Amino acid sequence: MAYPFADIEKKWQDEWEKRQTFNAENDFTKPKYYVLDMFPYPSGAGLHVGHPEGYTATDIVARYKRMQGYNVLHPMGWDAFGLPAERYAMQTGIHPAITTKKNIDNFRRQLKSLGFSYDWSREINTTDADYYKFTQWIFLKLFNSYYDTKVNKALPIEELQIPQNLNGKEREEFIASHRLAYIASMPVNWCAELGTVLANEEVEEWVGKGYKVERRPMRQWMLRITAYAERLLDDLVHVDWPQSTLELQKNWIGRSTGALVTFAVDTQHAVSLQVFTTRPDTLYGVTFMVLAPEHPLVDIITPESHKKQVAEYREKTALKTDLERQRGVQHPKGAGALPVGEIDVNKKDKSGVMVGAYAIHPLTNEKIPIYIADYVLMGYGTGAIMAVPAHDERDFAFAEAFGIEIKPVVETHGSTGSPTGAPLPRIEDGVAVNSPIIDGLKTQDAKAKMIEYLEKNKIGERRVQYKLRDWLFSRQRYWGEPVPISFTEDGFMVAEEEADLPLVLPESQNLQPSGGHGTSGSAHDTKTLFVPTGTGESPLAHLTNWVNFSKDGKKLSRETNTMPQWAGSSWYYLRFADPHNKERFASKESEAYWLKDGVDLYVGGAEHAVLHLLYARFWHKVLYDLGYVTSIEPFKKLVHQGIILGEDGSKMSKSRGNVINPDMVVAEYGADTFRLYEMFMGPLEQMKPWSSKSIEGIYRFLARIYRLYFNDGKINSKLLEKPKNEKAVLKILNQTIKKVSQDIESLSLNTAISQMMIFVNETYKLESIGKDAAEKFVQLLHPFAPHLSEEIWQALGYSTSIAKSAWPTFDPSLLVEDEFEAVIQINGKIRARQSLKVGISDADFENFARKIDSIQVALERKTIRKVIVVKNKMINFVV
RNA sequence: GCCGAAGUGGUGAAAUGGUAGACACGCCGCACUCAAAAUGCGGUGGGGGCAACCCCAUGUCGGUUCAAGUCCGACCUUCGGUACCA
Repeated sequence: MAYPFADIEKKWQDEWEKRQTFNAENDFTKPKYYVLDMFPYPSGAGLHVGHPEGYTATDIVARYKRMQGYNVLHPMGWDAFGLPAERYAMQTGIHPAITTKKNIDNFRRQLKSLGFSYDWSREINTTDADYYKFTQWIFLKLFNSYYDTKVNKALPIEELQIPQNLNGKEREEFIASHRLAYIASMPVNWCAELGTVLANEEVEEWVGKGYKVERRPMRQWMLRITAYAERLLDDLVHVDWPQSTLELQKNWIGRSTGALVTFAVDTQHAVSLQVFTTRPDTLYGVTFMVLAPEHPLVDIITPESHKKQVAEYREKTALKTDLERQRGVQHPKGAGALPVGEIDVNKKDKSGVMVGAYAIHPLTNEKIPIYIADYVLMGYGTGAIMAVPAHDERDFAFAEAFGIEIKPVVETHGSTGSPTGAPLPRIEDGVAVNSPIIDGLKTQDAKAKMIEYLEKNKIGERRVQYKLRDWLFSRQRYWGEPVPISFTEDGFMVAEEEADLPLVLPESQNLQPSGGHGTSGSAHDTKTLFVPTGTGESPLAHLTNWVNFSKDGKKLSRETNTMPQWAGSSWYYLRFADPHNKERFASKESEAYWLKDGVDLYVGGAEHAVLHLLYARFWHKVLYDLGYVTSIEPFKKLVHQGIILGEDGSKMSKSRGNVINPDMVVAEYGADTFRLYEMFMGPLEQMKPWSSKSIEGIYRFLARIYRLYFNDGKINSKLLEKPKNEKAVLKILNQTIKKVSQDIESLSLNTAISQMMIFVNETYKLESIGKDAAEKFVQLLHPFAPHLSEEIWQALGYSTSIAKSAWPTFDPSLLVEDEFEAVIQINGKIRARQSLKVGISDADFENFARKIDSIQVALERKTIRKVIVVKNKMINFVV
């Protein structure tokens, strides 16, 4: 008989909702456990099977911890700002708020149908004004703070030391240039069709979908995340995260140590050139200098004779996209572009031109030619390099192409101690040669000595450089948080008063960006509301009544860019601590309680390994510096669930037709089966394919449990009778309690389920296990299959929820066996097995083993050199 | 190229350095049934033997150890990330 999952699940979902079973308590004296899912973007497609994977794992942990007596915070919310809803609005004319609400309702329904024990009273939505009031508040905190490098933390902007001699405008500019939120003209990824700027990491996604993205300098809000580079890197030692994610963050931050070296430039202008190098020990090997084409010094140092070719080269570079630039489409000898996918740094074609000026080598006073080349990026270091072709493959390739001298200054030595004469470029460490100051020193020592020399002679200094760039924080969109800043007519910035927040996103039916400068009604827009103007502003710019206003007799106009989707998700975990607080993002007490040591367990996709997690850590640290949060890191333990593939082993996609819809699975097998199956598929972190056969097996397992406990809809009294073999029951029960508890702690949920299967198989054989064991097993099952376990619990006579019962504990003394199967090995090969009493002495074990016929025979005429006994396990004769 | 993770039956997968393949899917058999489904019970890595048993087997090749899927070295493959970052 099939078990009536549909009735059971509906019944208990209604019950939980009615009783508000899973609301976190406001008792701050209990030990807390905060287990969080990465909240979803509520897309129109609804939940896919990947969502419930992580959500089930956290739900199991949440229910387990509650039963262990923890006050558990397990909330859910919606990351609901974002481009898809806005694009849908542009196509259909339906306001994003309406689409978003509809999608959220659908997501909520789906999540509830899976029986997750969220505290729905704490549900949040990033698009609610009550929520984004505090997103804006945090933005103002960033705007009104600066990073003080002396105390190494953010401080209120009022504490910034401002030079006395600055007048009003200069003073404002000085302050503005120190704020953690600032405006800069940045070359950005501009997509005309979308009418917006994209983050670097978003470019590929949209290019892949057929959109054109170009580089364009535009006025943008930036957040000074680079000020936190060092702490974002160093504090990774405090978190319990997957190794791969730690590495990704480290690489993204990209710390490297080296030196800043100053080269004088040999022109009539008194200018000098600063370069960053990680190899100061190769300073004597410098044979040319390279500036990024955009480097501001180029204008000053280029003599009239070279102006034309420099201008031409700069123009060519500006037209190249980043991708083209990285792939080296041009070659001085006229070779064409390399096909994508065959890029090799060594062979990457190098282009560039001489600027006609020379630098002076700070140690040898030699004249060194200066080039501009697009392989040097303005955005990293100083935008200029000292080129050492003998020991850098890029400089080597450039020198070869341009016929520049190559001067080896590092020698590598083989095991014999003689020079290996390794081919150039020689990247690896070695010993300095042809370098008077440091000759004979190993690379590491040579670097140190050189830096020391540079500092003493004021021609350079030690320097730590990061790859991390500041966070481009503005988007030319409607459906995002308005930036709470206005501008006076003479260009001063005026921040919204905190008391006046939220700055509400105005109603608008006109969502067409004012910036789309491409053709109207492009391939992607079926419904164009008006012809764009091409200014690159957000749709908010059209709402002149909202943009222009007066305050204290001053005419002001609002910022029309909105915040990126990352904004709302960078602090939502804090809001869950106190989601209805109107005065503060969360009360001091609730923050200190729920966020003590951060979120205890955070589960979500590895695709957020860098950006979301880095941005959230950054905001958290700013709030920490300003005294608003008590922990230095937001997420203590992090786990990524693996991707669930389609049945054919490839990624689920509509086009492949291999998408599994959770609603269908729940309808066919029920939520408990769905939950259990997703956990049984394999290790949580691992990528794994869906199998419609295997889910049948899980369904059978639950049906088997149902039949074990129920007989014609009534409790199976035979099961609850006193067992014939009480010892066997206690043993398997205690084993199961131990294994399931340990496995939940380590998130090995697949093996926890295996153990429960073993228990059920055993119980079928035993027929009766007694009421106590029957109850305890259902409790173990509860985090995994909450509906069925509630149903059984009620049938066992309880009127309170099993979720509120106390997690069973095991008695280690009942796990001790009296006998074990002894393994007898000769030279590590198994020759016999025998059942023996636990606790047998090593000597008795050996004597016993020697008497076994096959062993006796095998040991005849052999010298026993050694006998190894592993207590209560095995013996090994070495002959 | 660089960084990271992983390679175990027909399949998903288990294994504190100590009996490789738990648990499940699939398959085979038995019981129930007129029959089937469902259910219950049993078998199932490969090769050999009537049998007790024996040999082989955790990507490849070496090493450490009484003992290696597990530790070390080199290599191969797959997946994820990243890529002119000086």
